[in-house]
Amino acid sequence: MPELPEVETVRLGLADHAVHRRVTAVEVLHPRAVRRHPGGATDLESRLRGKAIEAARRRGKYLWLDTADASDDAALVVHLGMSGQMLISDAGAPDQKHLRIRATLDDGRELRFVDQRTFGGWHLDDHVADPYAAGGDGGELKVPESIAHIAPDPFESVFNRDAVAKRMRLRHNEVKRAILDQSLISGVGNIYADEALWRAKLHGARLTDGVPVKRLRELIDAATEVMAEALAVGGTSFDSLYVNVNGNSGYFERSLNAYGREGLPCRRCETPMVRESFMNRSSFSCPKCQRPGRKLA
DNA sequence: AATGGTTCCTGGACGC
DNA sequence: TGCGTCCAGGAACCAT
Repeated sequence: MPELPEVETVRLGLADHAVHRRVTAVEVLHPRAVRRHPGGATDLESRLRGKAIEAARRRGKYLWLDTADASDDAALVVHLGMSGQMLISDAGAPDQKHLRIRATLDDGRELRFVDQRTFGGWHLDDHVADPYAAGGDGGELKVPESIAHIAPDPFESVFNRDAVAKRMRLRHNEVKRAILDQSLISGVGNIYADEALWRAKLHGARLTDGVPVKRLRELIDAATEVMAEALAVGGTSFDSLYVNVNGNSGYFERSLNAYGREGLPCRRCETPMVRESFMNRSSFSCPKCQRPGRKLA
């Protein structure tokens, strides 16, 4: 499941292999892979064709390529969803089983979007001034209009941990819901949320307005640390030819302390970890280290 | 207005 | 062995 670290690995690969290339042809093989794009697959094919790729950017789990041609300078926005991959393939390489979109580049290679579960997709979008940019006068940074509601992630200079913790404290919902809310802090998905909660010794069902701001700051720091560690591993574990990624950065097998560990001993206190359903998702926690407290949702 | 629930999708794991 | 059922998850969308 691609979360921030995996998406950043993809971005780095795109910076190496797609930036400074020009798109010469686009073929959408599955219409569902073009999401949130007015005009749909046909329009994306025609508008993306001919555009030069100038930069690869990311905010949270969203990725976008700044592009330009004579008519406009749209962003190609990419979300990997559950199972999306961005691959650089040689021309003539066999189509991947779940190949959804093929963009041919001017070096003869192809940028391919492969996505088994079709939760991800591409769309073209105009840029707007980043609403989170410091100063507030529009400023340097621009983001695609459709993701203007996505908050900065912890690795951006505009990210303000203390402000996020305060905003979180003002909410009336569960801590896990808050750390997963991309309009509050972006980049964290279900897996790293459980890891962060375990590190911060917080139960995800605690209500934010019942948790001291200090503990919320610790939670944000824990999420940042977990993702930083995954970034350090993920950035080095892929064949550079592939802009790859599908979650299996090697980090998962070795380093997870909470996610997927139902029945296994807590790595701090040996108590068997438990699994609970939360927000229609699985949550893993230590019943001793992470007390839900009185205020269960 | 803010919060919570529903929905999209496919294939691997699992039970009988 | 084969078939059916459940489950995984991001985030837009809709309901309250």
